[in-house]
Parts: sequence; structure tokens; C-alpha cells
Amino acid sequence: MKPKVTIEDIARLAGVSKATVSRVLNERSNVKAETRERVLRIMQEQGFVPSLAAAGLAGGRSRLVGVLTPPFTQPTVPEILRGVAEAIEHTDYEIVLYSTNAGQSPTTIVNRILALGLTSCLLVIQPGPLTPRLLQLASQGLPVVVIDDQGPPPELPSVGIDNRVSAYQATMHLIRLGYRRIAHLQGPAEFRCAQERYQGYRQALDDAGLPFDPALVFNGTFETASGRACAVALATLPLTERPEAIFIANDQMAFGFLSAAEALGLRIPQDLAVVGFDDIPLSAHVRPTLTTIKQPFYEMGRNAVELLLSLLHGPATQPVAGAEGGYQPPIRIQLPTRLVIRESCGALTLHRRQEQEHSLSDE
Amino acid sequence: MKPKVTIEDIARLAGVSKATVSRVLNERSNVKAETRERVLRIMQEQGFVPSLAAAGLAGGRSRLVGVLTPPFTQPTVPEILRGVAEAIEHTDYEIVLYSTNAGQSPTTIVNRILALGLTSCLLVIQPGPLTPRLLQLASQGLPVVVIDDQGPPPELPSVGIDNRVSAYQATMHLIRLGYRRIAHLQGPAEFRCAQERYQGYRQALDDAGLPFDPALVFNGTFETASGRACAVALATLPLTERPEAIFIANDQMAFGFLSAAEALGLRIPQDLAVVGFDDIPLSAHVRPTLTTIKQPFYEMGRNAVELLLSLLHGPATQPVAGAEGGYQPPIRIQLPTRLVIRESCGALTLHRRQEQEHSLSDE
DNA sequence: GCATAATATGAAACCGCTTTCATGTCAAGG
DNA sequence: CCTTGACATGAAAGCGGTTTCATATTATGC
Repeated sequence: MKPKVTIEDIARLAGVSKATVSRVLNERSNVKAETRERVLRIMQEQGFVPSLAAAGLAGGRSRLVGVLTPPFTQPTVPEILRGVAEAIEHTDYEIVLYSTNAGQSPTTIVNRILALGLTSCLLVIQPGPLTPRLLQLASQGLPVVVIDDQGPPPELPSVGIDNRVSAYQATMHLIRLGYRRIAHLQGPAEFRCAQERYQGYRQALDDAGLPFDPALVFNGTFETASGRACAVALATLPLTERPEAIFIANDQMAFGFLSAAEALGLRIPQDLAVVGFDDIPLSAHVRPTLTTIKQPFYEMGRNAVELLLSLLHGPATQPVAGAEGGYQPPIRIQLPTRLVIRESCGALTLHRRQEQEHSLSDE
Repeated sequence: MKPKVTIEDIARLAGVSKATVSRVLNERSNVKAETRERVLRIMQEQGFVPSLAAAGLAGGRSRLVGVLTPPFTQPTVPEILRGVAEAIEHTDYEIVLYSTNAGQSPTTIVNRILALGLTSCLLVIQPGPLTPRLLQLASQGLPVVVIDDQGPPPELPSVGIDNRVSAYQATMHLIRLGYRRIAHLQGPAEFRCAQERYQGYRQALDDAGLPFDPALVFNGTFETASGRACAVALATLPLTERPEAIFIANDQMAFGFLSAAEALGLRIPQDLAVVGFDDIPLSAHVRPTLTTIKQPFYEMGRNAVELLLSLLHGPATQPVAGAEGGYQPPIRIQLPTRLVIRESCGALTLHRRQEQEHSLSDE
């Protein structure tokens, strides 16, 4: 291996001290233009790239962003990560990836990450509740940005969507299509987003003056299997009690629902309209294709990085633990979602739609 | 932020020197058992975790594995990465992720990675040819493992599959189903795997005594669009010249083919049987579901990490540049693939199959 | 023309750990 | 009882940067 070019080499070649080279490196203002030029040229010539490790050690802060992710096979993750990676690319930071692959305790992982001292900030992609440890660290000044879920009061700077409004739109879409008995398959209660989506659903019913029937709300786990279970449960309902449509809290469950429905001879959307939530890649390919709320995962990744870096550079990085005065809630970036209309909601089968507009006007 | 516990703190608390603590840390043998115990206990109590950054700096080698990947949205990547992440988790290494998101030159990226001095080894997920720079570095002793593609003679230690044999199986499967005119949509020539798959296809035809018709080989780019283009090209062929089946060099193109075929009124598998290659998640969900060769991506990731670490620890890590004597080709781990039979090849529609065997005998 | 401030640069300490080299200790060997 | 090692440990020198503090240089004001 060729010996690495160090700051010392550059200093010698440029006839200056290491300190000056370091200043050039960090774009400090107090270096004579001429000197800077020379140093930069030499660095260029020598192909010098400063060691992140050394810089981190010496400077006390590092140029590494720790990214904590669920397994990549969770279908929303790759897009988010793509956004993260792309945003990082435009900076001089790098990504250290901590995948919570196995079922380790998140707290353990977080501890390990930080103790390693590599990264000085953290990007957490975590659907579901945050660990107390993370909150504690953040309150101690660790820059953290969370993608996706958020505890009741926003606890950490985060990037996400408005689940309530999005769910409202999804449900309202079904209502506008003329469906009146609309079921909901919700996510697990510990997920904040599951609750919010449920609320959006309720609100839409209310606003449309539709009665709410608790029997039409099913509990899911956000996993495919619970979608299947829900379809089975629906199919066993007496015909008169069957809903005409269902808003399913994520696409993963919707897939399970779709496949079970097919097996049960339930035609989608003719017998039952379905709207999902997420718009992951598969959603455009299942049969029938899934009408769903598109989450801007890529943008979420990008925005999260930007937010994190602004936190890092920004002034207010030091919310002293326990400090009371001047509390301001953590920044939350809320990105817009979009309803993607495909086959499963029945909107594309026009004659059907017209029928429904009739029945709507009856109201 | 709480002040980090350093090796010095531990040393003081244990009443030993930093050097001794370091020895314990690195599991050197020459520490009295009693001392080791004490130090370990104190480290435990203090929740001490050594700084990777400092260790890397001081030791000249680091515990960071650089992983160079294509964008995560390339569908084969997440599974590989999952394998990588899981394998890493069992070690005390961490992953630094370099995603070649934008269209930057790979050489630039590689240079940057190494110059950063963070990582002392590299895992390259790169379909397609390797950059000369990478080869050069590897020959200088940088431990590198490549996943997937491989230049004509294996140039670097790598993990992958036997593309030739797998393609052979795919094609042979079609042949066994009774198809005789079998087309091939191949990947771009600069991809080694594309060539090998083509060879496997040829070989299968030969072995089955089927004539090879160059007009039935189409050039693709491994992207969806070229699958569509191929379907269009096929559809314009006079009926008599149309193939009965096609082996498509990757699933991505197969999807394009499938969707275009549908639009063109070409029924799969009745009018044309299709076999793909990769078995990415979508493959089980497109309509018709895709018969394909399953690549063990997850295992590839795991094996690559293991290979890389063994290279790192192993003795022969120093192939001095230019050294001639005792050359041994780089290790290649070849993982088995599997033919996954789904709808698109027609094997599942039995009656239909019989029909075809009839029409076959007519020829 | 000289005091004073602003600007540019260098010397050296330091970040947390590894490693070399020196030192100290103790058991075996003569 | 005194070597001779083997073993255990400590002191100190880095690793490649950053940062503080001091110093040298130049610009500014009166």
C-alpha cells in the first residue's frame, strides 16, 4: 500500500506549517489568499485527502453520520436510504450504517454506536416508538433526527408526513367514490402513525356524516399476515354487514388482504374496494394494483440529512439537559403525500363510478 | 454530552497503565489473568467502549468495512446488504456505506474512500466491470471482495454464482417443457454475467440438439425498458418465426417484457413462455408470476463479509506488488442457485403443456 | 514615525488508542 | 547465590489531524 499523504507532507511541500494546512482544509478565513492557493494546489497534486478518523479524533466531532435502520428488506427502507445516501453525497460526510437486523435491543445498539465515538450524530429510521435511551441522549445534546414515526408530542427533530390528513384523504377518496360502509385495518397501537391514520379515518367518516361502526375496525400488525387475517374475518361477516370498502393502514397488510381476498373469491374492487398506505414498489404490481397514499420516502431521506446537518452546524445544538427556559419544540419537517389512484379502489372502472355518484346524490 | 470514558480512565481505576488496558482490549496473551479480570470488570462497570476512530488511527488498521454499493433501489441490493449487515453484526466491525448514487466515476469514489483512511478493506457490490483503479489497489494489498460480477479471469476475491450453469438450467427447463424455438434477451456485453448467461443458453440449446438462431437473441440493458423493447420486437416478427419461449437475462427486463407483452395482447405463457434470472421480490408478484433463477443474495452478502474478514486476518494479506512467484488465483466463492418455477414458463398449466407437446410433435 | 490593532503563521499540546522499548519481577538453571 | 530468560507491566512515542497560544508581519490611526 502506498504510504498515505499526510497533512505534514503537504505542509512541508508548501513550506508552511501543519496548522496552516489545517486552516486551509477547514476553510478558515484567516489564511492569505496566496498561501491558500499554494496549499490547495499542492494538495491537488499530491491527491491529498484528509483522514476522517484523525480529524474526528482531534476535532472532537466527526464527519460520520450514524444511520440506524430497520432491515433493508422492509420495503420502505431502500428508498429512504437512497435519499439519505444522495443527500450525504453532496456533503463531506459519510454514512456509518447500523442495521438493526437481528432482534437486538435498540438501546444496546445506540449505546454501542455512540460509545464507538465514530459518529457524532444520528439519523434514526424507526417506525415505532423511540427508546428512552435515545431521548435521553438527544436531550444531552446529541443531534438526532428521526424519520417517520413520532411520539405524541414530537420529542425529537423529525421528518415525516401528516398521517392523519393522509388517512383522511384516503378515506375521503373512498367516500367520494360512493362507498358508505368503510372498514379500516389499523396498525399496532404502539405505532403513533397507526393511531393517526385511524384518527384520519374516523374524521373522514364524521365529516361525511357516515356512521362509525366499531365492528368495521380491525387490528393489524403492519405485516402481510394480518392483512390476510382481516380478509378472512371480513369474508365471514354476513353479507349485509360487509363493508363496501376498506382503508388499510399500510400496503404490506393490503397485499395480504388482496391475496387472501382473491383466494376467498372476493373480487376487488367490485365486491370490496381497497385503499392502502405507503406506496411501496410492489403496490403498482400486485393484482389488482393498489390505490394508496404515496409517502415520499426518498425526499424524507434527503430532508432528514439536511435537517441533521443543519442541527449539527446550527447554533442551538446545546439544549442543556433539564434546561427549562425558552423551550422550543423540536423541528418537524412534514412532507406532502399524494393519493395514487390505481385499480383496487374501483375509481378506474368508470361505469361503477357513475353508479356511485348517483347513490351519493341520493344522500 | 457525558464525557467519554477513555482508556486512561480505565487504566487509572484499575491501577494499571494504558498499555495494559490496551493489551486487554486486544486480547494479547501477555497479561496476567488476574489483571485482565480486574480491567475487564472496570470496563464493564464504566460502560467503556473503545473509540474505533482512535484505535484505527493508532493501529494503522481500522475496524470499518467500506461497502460500495449501487443505489439501493436496484432491487438486488437490499437483500445483499441485509446479508452483509447481518454478518457484520457478529463481528466488531462496522459498515461504512458508500453508495454510488449519482453517476460519479467509480474511480473517484474508490479513491476518496481509501484516502479518507477510515476503512482498511472494501466490499464491492458491483455488477459490471471493475475499475482498473480498484484492481491496482487490490494488487497493492488492499483487501477487497467483490460480489457478483467477475472479469474473465477472476481478478479479485469474489462471491457469486455460476451464471453459465444457472442460465443453462433456465434454458433447459424451457426445453424440457417442450419449447423448441427459444429466444434470449441478453444483458449488456460489458457485464461478464451477461456473457456467461448467454453461453449457458447456447450450451443448453446445443446439448438439446436444438438449432441456434441468431435472430432470436436480443440485446438488452438489464433495465425494464429494454424488456419492453424486446417484446415489441418479438411481436413484430411473422408468426412463423416467433419463438415459443424466451430466457431473459434478468428479472428487471422480464418485467418490462411481461408488461409490454400484455399490452400487445401476447399471452404469457400460452403464447410465449418466459424465464427470468435473479428472483427479486417483485418476481413473485408480477402477473403472471415469473419463473426465474433465484440468486442467493442474502447468502452472498454474508459470505462476502466472511471472506473479506478472513482476508483481513489471514496471513497472505501481503501480495507484494509485482511479486511473481507463487501466484495463486483469488478465492472465488460460488453459491448455488435454484430454479423457481412459477407461472410464466407454463409448467404449472399442465393441460396446456400437453397441448404443446402435441404441437411439438407436429413440427 | 510610532503605537496599536488586525492579520497570517508557526510551535506545541492534545484527541484516545497502539506499539515499541525499557524495566521490573520471578522461576529455573548452574 | 547469582545468571538467564520468560513474563508482566509501564513510559513514551507516535497515528494525522485540530486548536490554542504566541509570534511575526502588515495595515491603520494620530
